[in-house]
Amino acid sequence: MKDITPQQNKVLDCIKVYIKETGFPPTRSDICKEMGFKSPNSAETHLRALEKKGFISIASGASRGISIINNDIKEETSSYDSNEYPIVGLVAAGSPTLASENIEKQVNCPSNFFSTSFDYFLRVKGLSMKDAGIMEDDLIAVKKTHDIRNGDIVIARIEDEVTVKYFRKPADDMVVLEPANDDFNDIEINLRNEDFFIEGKYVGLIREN
Amino acid sequence: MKDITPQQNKVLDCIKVYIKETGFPPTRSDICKEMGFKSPNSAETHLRALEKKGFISIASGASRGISIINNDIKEETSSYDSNEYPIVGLVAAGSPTLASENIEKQVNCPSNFFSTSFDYFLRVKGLSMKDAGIMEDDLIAVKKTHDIRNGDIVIARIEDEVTVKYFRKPADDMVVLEPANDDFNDIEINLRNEDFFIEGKYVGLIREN
DNA sequence: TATTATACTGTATGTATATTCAGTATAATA
DNA sequence: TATTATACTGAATATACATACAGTATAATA
Repeated sequence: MKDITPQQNKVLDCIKVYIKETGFPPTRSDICKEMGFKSPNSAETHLRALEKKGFISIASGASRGISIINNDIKEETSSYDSNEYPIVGLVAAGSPTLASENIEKQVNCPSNFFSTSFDYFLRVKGLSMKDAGIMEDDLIAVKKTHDIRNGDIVIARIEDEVTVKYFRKPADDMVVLEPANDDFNDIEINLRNEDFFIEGKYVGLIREN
Repeated sequence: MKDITPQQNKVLDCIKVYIKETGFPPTRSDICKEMGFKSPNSAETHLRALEKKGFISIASGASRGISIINNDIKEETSSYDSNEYPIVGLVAAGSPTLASENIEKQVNCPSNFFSTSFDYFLRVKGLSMKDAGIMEDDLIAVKKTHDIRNGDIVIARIEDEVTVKYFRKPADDMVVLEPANDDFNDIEINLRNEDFFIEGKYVGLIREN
């Protein structure tokens, strides 16, 4: 994409405005009216320059055959961003990786849906966080982070097991994972002996009924 | 907006596709090629019908002067629909109406986010549905409907009080609303005496942490 | 029953439009 | 210094296109 001149930019803008206002591209003559040119060839040469530089394409022989080539990454549609997020199954053994074999499906969700940004959804298995309102098959929004405080709900991996629990760190070499269900016991992890890894932090929840 | 016929709808679609693919609207002849017509007048009459019914506008004298009139609330941008949904506060007294004074804010959410469509979000007060995983300040997606079955979670209004509960109808003139929390009691409603109204049905839940 | 809407074919035509050719002039490259 | 890109006017022309007119046929209304 070569550099556009100020005048060519004006012409390009005037084409965009014309399309926005009428729903279809202008003729050479229309451009002349908008730009104040007196010859259709003025528009023609500008169009050919814009085509050469890759800003528009011109369909040969067709009237109004101008189309704007969009090189913006995302469209300016409304004023909000949306994204595809993967739903990862909480496989009993192994990390909830984003490898395709673990991805249940992709869901579309505004990226500012929760006040905290997040990276993926995790499908919950079991009822160990029941009293925190996290039920079987719920989707929890997970933010990949290691910035965890006592009382946060974390997605943690102990050896090969992935689990969702309250996080508490009573000592430097110890972590306690607490369920929100009296039927389950606390899990105490000795960081010296055990393979412990924090996958991320719980920032939101979605349930479908 | 009058009813569109299937054939007119095909023509409208073919115009939309043409614009999407080329960046500019089709001529009558282009439509004929796409639709298999042998006379440009076939396209012309369809266009005039679509114009009359308000689906397109036609600029007189201009070539390719067709523009699609967008009467959708939401834009078709990528292949998914999104929408603004209001969050309604569960005001202790009174119906969760969509009157602006009750609307906490609007959130953007894909309209196919939950498998069932819905109309608004309701901010939950209290813990009466705790064992169903519905916690204080959760947002529940509510579909306005009266198609309720035993066991559904409903948003109901009794006199001036709005509540979220399991629905059961043991007799024609009686409804029982059951909480999901042992600390609360069932609510029995005699439909003969009491003012009872079903605002809608719980179809999904969102929680932010 | 007459009328209107839908759904076409087929022909014709004025004009809207792209596009080429011939110039003029200035500024930027090579 | 010659060449190329930019930035225009002005005229000419083949054709792309909208649009009207003349029909045919079927289904839905009034």
